Amino acid sequence: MDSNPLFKKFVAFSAAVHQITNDMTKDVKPEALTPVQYKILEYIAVSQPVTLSEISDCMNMSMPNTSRELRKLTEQGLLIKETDAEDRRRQGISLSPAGQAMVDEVFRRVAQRVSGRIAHLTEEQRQEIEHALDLLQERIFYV
Amino acid sequence: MDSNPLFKKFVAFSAAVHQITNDMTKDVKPEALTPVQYKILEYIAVSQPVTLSEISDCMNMSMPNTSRELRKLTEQGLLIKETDAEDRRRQGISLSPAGQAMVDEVFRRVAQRVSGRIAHLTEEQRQEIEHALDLLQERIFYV
DNA sequence: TTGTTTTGTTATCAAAAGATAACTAAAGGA
DNA sequence: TCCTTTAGTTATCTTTTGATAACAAAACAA
Repeated sequence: MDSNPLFKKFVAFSAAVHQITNDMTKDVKPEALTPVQYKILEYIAVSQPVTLSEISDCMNMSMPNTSRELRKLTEQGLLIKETDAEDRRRQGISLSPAGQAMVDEVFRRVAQRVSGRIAHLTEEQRQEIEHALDLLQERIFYV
Repeated sequence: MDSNPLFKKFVAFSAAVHQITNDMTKDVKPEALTPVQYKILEYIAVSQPVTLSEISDCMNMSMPNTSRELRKLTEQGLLIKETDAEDRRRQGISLSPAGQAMVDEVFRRVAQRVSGRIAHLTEEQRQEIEHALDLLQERIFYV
């Protein structure tokens, strides 16, 4: 409830994470991509290979809209669709070399910014942070 | 860099926070609001009173678009604009009682969901989490 | 075999969000 | 005073995103 200080911290923390990650990826996103397209690419990057239905589910998009955006990304040569041999309705979607290169570049630039916040820390402090990330992901931010 | 395991954790963690908070607020957002309008309302809630310029900056929106959305929110009776006495160009924007009630209700429902993840923890574990939130916000996710 | 479900596509329309130009009014500085 | 900057508004246009209907093909179950 409102009286719960932990909840307030949770809200403030989530807001901070959103703001920081937005700022970090802000002028790093490829211009050729819309925000939604970038999100999809990022999702594929960490989950590939993945089906259209899975993208649709995880990103709360309708199948028609997901299909449309995937088509645009494919037309830009960023994705590879491969029909599943066992179930020919399904297609495994993954990044093409060009798509992978694009995502890698974005991650590299974000990593630079993050490392600006980590660089001056001692090894012990880094381990504290790593531990804190693990703890929160295990107890609160699990999927 | 890619070789940095801390960075990978950072990426995974940020993604998890985004996904969880999206899911938590998903069907809790008032229907009368568009996603952007809800985001603005949430921002005002934690920062009020705030100026249009500040909203525009922090949310990466142009002033004209910010102005338009604020007008819509004001028309719905959710905001109060009060001209600054010292600088009559600026206006302090805050939530009206109706706006505050709406945000409170959303927060209350999100809190319920969060507490589902906290309820079974011991007091000691909660303090660990609280400490982890503080640490990360201080070292990584600061604004 | 015949229906039914799952997976995905195409087309179309509506709403939301972004971009830009042209403007007002107050503040501040020379 | 006059010029410039800052804060915000209005109007208009484009792009992006969301929603829905109608469809095809593969899988599956009776």
